[in-house]
Amino acid sequence: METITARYDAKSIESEMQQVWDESDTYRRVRDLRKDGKQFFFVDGPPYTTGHIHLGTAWNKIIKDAILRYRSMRGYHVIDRAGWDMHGLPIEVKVEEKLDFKTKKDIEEYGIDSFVSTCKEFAIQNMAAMTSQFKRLGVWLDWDDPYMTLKRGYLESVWWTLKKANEKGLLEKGMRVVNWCPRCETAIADSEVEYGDRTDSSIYVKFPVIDEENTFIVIWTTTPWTIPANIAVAVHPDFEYSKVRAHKDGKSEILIFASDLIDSVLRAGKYHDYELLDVCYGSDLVGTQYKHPLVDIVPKQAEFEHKVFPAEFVTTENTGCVHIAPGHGVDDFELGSKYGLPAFCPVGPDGRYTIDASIYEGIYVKDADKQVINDLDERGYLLASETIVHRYGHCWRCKTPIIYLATEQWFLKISQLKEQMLDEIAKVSWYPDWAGSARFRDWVAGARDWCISRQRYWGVPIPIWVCDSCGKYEVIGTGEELKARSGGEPPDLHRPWVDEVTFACSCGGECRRVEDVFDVWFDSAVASWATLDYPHTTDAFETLWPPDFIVEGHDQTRGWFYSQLGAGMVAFDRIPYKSVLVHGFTLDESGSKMSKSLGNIVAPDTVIEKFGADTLRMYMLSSNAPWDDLKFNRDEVATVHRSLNILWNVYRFPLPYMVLDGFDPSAVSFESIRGALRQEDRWILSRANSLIRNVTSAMDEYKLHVATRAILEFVLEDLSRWYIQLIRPRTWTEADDPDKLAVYRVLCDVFTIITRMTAPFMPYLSEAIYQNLEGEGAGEKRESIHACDWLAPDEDLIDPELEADMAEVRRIVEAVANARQKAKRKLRWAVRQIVIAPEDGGIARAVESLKDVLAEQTNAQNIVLLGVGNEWDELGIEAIPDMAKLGPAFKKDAGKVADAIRGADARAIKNAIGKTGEWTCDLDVAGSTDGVVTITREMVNFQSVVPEFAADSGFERGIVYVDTTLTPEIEAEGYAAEAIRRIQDMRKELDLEVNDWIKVTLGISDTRVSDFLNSMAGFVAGEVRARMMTIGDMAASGDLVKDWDVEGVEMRIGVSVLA
RNA sequence: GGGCCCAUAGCUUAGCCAGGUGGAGCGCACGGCUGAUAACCGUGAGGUCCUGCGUUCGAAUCGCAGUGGGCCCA
Repeated sequence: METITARYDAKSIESEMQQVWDESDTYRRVRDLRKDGKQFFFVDGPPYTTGHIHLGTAWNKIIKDAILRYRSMRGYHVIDRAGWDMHGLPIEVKVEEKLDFKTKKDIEEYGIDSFVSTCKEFAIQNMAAMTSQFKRLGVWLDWDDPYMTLKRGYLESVWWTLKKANEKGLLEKGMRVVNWCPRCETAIADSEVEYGDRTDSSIYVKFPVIDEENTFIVIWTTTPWTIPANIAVAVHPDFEYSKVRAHKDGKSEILIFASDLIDSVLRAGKYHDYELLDVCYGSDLVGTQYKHPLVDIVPKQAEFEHKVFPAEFVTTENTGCVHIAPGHGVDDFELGSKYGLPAFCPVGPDGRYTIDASIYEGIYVKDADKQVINDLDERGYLLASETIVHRYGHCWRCKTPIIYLATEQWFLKISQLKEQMLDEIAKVSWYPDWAGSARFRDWVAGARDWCISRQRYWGVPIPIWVCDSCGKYEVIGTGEELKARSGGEPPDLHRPWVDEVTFACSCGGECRRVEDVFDVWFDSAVASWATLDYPHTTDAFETLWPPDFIVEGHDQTRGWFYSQLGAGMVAFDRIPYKSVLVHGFTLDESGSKMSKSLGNIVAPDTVIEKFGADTLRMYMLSSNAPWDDLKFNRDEVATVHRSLNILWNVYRFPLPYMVLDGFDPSAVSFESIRGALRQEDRWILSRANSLIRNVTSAMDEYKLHVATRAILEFVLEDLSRWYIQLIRPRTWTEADDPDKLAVYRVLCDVFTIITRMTAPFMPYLSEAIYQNLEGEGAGEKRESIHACDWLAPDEDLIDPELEADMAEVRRIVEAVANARQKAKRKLRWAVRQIVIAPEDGGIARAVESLKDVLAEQTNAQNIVLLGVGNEWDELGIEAIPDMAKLGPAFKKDAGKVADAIRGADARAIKNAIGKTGEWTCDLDVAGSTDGVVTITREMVNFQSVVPEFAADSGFERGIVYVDTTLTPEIEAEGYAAEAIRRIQDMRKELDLEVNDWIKVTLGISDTRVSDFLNSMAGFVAGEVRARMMTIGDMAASGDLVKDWDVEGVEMRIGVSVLA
């Protein structure tokens, strides 16, 4: 046991503890210690290797760490491999930026092998950087052997899963409309689309009806570039549509669109008048043929028939007639499939028109809007053209506006598993419940087939080999299998090496791999078995899978929770996790999300630099429920830091005494001091054991905020503000008495509890305290606090009655402080007595049981406890006339009557009314009878008056009176205390050691005070360690001389050090 | 436009499930302590409990509608 630094220096504690952990490989040894415990299989949701952690990822890992440390202390064998998500477009985009690439062509020219190698290198570098950031947060995961999606074994788990899907008939190749990023030239998942505002054209187009002269169907679109691909128009069969003759500039034409929209459409087209010619249902319009408006410049369109079809998805917005381009829209494509329409798609993967679009060939579609609008206008088919600001999808990585393209992709048909998936969700424990029962459920209910193919380079290659002659395909499950099938094995299963492997088809043709790689979400989807190296080895899988627990943010509803569910169904027909804690998002102080563009990002490192990791952890865990969003607030972090500093001070306070006394915790048993325990000792032990109970039950429900707040509250309220104050005098005694040993023992026991309770949350500080307090000698010392067992509360030490009594006494002490302030009598001056008027018997019990504590903390010479309902007999009484009652009775003389009441003896009035119901006095005024007025009960109210020499203050269950009458004894002690405090102050100013001796001269002209001080001279000298002390009306001298004003009395004090 | 979550003092929040006088901490003001001292403690001021409607003897709490914020989707 050693004394420690004055200030809580998180930085040096944390680096020191980290070093110890590193050197002794503490993490591994702690996990080994628990290896026979019940298994707790946790799967780390793999962060993407971007290179830096942000506050959200920090929070995520801090939550994980706190829970896993707790579980480990509870005796569980925790399996906690860290994971990394290392493939995919985000890294490709970063590398492209670095190499200044613009298109896929640049990559192909650079060489796929070099490009992929660069991506790999980049991902590994980032992983290393992030690992050290997480470690600094104090996060214990298996960092030395993380699962990495780019490793061969992992990659093969992905392959195996796809093979499984194929065996179950869940793999499908199909033409679908997908979200397409024209820059990245790949399909992207729904979950990779980011919505943001964008200004686009908004046009109304007239499609000429065949065989009906001057008649047009009016459609509306925000993507003019899709008009060249128009194949049909959709109307709602049940809506009413109108045929109107509309007039403009002396001309007229016949327009068809939804009846409800006549006003808005005609206004948009600037028509000044119209006649209604006909109304019909949408179903009546079905089959109407029209001419494609640009057929003259897009000759390919002449090959198609253009007709009206019914569709339920049509709404009464814009025109009620929807332009259908099956090659460019999801609904369009589905309608097309239903009615056998061609998915005409004259746009290439680069977002430029192909030859099919004739004159538009080579133009980037988003740039073509204007030209299409012009071409429509020239032909007289443009009804109106405006602009609109609307939400539009963008590629989440490169921010390019996405387009919809009908392409051939690979799908997992999970929409057909929807019902089973919903059943599976219900089997999982969700914290909080709504995350599963409402949110995830809704998301899964809308599940669509999962497009797993991407036309990119850095990812798990899709292990499908297609025969170039018969078209049959084969799914390969492992590298071994590939070797067996082809006779060769590439050095790396990534692209481009794997692409070179071909093998013969049974038909005699040659099988080549499809060029696609997996959607990166599929990588992490298999994490729960890939991390167990399944299917290569099966032992771990059989004993551990499925995982007991995962924790991620609520954005993962559509992400990892979902992708794992899908993959789990495909591979094992079940959801691959048993319980889930869902956490919130980190927002800035004003509640906006943190983003680079807003410049409100908070880097965890900067917070750690200033306050330390334990403070950041404690802040993030205590400020919110995990599932609520966390508004990051720097001031609050500082507040938590201060709380930790108080913990530090509380821990530091007794150390010098213990060290000085050579106190050895292991040599003083609890039993040996049991008899010496005071009430306050029993109380703090009760509180500490109650704390264990509360923290444990909070942790078992993942209420980390409740657990951490309870700890902070205990440290601040119970320990620092109360217990330490109560025991201070006991630690100063120099004798080796049991009273002091009891305090030492109790403090050690309390700290045994505190270190265990705080270990999951403040791993560094708890370790530092543990190593010092329970270092050498302590019987069952473990190498680390994190190797210690969690504690069960000692129920025998919990005394709810005592806890309640102490709470009551604290309230009384506070009330006394309040009353003292009213009376301007500071705590240093004793009071003759405090009088407690309780409202119930409970107070009496508390006061009786804790009288010493109460007397000491209030600095009262005597405590008087009144009976319930009794008044203090020193209270005066005041009669207050009720003018509302006196007025009607005495009219204009009511004022005189009131004065008479005020002037009379209030107690006499009260007694009289108490006896006879009235009080009379001689006063000849209106309303009097023979010069006597009669005052009845309702005319006067009575109020207690606190005597001059006292002050009162109410508390919840009573009133306390403080009698501040000065006695010579009190004054003498008071002045002595004043003098002592000032001399101590000067000692400090002189920078004296605690055991230095001094000489004091105290010059004072006030003979009364001087006499008081002289009567206490011995006491004062003892307190300030003075060998010589003179007090009187003389000049003070010494190494330091200062003038003081003590309660209006001037003193000049001189202090000199004695050699 | 839809689903889920959130809204209480200047700030961060407890209370809400099981309706009955709204509690803390920070900050602020004033004061105290002075062998935890560049620490610590007390007192005080500060609240349309987001808005409106409803249920009820009674609503921060329950219901409905709206507003604002967050996540996810369309």
